[in-house]
Amino acid sequence: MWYTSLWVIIMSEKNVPRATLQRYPVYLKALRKLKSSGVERIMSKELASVVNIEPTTIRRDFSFLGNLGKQGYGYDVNRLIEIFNQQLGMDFDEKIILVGAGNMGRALMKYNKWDYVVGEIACAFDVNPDRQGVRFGIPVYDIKDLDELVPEGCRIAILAISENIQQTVDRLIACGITGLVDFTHEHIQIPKGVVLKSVDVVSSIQELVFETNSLNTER
Amino acid sequence: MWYTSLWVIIMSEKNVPRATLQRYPVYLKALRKLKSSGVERIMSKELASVVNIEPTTIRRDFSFLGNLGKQGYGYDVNRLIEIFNQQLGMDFDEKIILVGAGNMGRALMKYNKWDYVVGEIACAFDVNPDRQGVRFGIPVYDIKDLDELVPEGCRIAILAISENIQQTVDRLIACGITGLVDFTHEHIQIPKGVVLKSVDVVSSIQELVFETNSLNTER
DNA sequence: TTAAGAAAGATAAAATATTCACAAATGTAT
DNA sequence: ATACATTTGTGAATATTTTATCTTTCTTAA
Repeated sequence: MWYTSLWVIIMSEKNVPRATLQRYPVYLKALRKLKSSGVERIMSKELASVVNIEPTTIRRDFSFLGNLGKQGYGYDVNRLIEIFNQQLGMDFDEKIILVGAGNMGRALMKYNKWDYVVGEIACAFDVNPDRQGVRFGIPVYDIKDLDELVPEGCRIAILAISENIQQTVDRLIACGITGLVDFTHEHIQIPKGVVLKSVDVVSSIQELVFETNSLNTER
Repeated sequence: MWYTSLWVIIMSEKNVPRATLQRYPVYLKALRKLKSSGVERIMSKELASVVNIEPTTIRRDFSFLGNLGKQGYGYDVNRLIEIFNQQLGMDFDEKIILVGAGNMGRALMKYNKWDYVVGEIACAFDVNPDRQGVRFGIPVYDIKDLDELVPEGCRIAILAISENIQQTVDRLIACGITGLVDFTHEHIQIPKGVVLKSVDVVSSIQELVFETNSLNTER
């Protein structure tokens, strides 16, 4: 696909800082919100006040993706969204698997805001037979068949189980998974080459308390 | 409480880097896992291989909390966990409110691994009368009564709603909330002094694809 | 009790990331 | 058509964070 190769070229030549990569989803979210409220054009300074990131940081972040703006004018919101969608994976069409169809898993399957993400949940897995079958249009298989039923070329798994966590992770990695979104509250060990994104409420609250308190004492 | 004031002293004097704050929950998780598998003593080098963080970074991170280790010996796992529990809020006993008792909200209420976190969900709120009442031992109130029913001294709210998001956030902040854990997929605007932690699957997957791809092209 | 080995803690150096400040480019008004 | 106001994009300067290296302290075993 055309965009995919363009992207690879941009990424490998310019070497985008990790910190920047982590801000891209923030920009995309904010831009979508702006668009929906009728904003068609935006300046880095304005956007800055929306996302709480310095204008110059924004401009530099954007610059890694090309000359997206126009001097004396700003950025075209639609164009930015288009670019970000491409860059952030719209055209990658990833097959994502969900491991664990309990409360959290179901919440994820039902949350139908997946229209602007990298790809879709292709299928899910669970140990519990009661949870197997088709849920919210997504087939839920027995986890023992994981190895056979992981879709061809699937790289990303969402982890929403509460038992045999490390063991399951090891199996997933053996199946070729290289990216994990982890909803678990436990520590997971991964080899080099695999990327883990933890979205743990507990850790988030801990960070929150920490930062809130530092803010209070420092300022 | 004694530890609380100690903490404030340490924090305000040494000015812990933000990056370090974000690693603390990672350490705590890993240490708990190590403890449960019988490890009583650990060296920075060993821990490094568990959490994928350089030993020297670990030592520096720990040093902000005092001289926790012993030269020539390492760190006592129990002691570390104790310190981290204190530092990460065990003794703060925060009252947390949950806003939104839908699929995600219920998943959060049911996940009963809250024993080692900062505090507990004191109560929840939802617009839908069907969801009100007591769920998993937690009272769920009508969201219109938010202003009256937010517990005294409550600073942290978990956001798991899908409508009227910004509006609700504004109300929460008016009620004195200074920390938000956000499960929403939308962009939220917050004033200075409020801390927002986004735990969005969509953004996580986007970051994941990005990082996975950079790894592939770079190395 | 003492010396050797080992690992933490501190300091210095390197790598990353952010911000400043200005040149180049564009739109807009006259 | 021209000049002015404005805002991007970027090289250079700062600030922050991480890593390497050295020093100190502690354990351990003879």
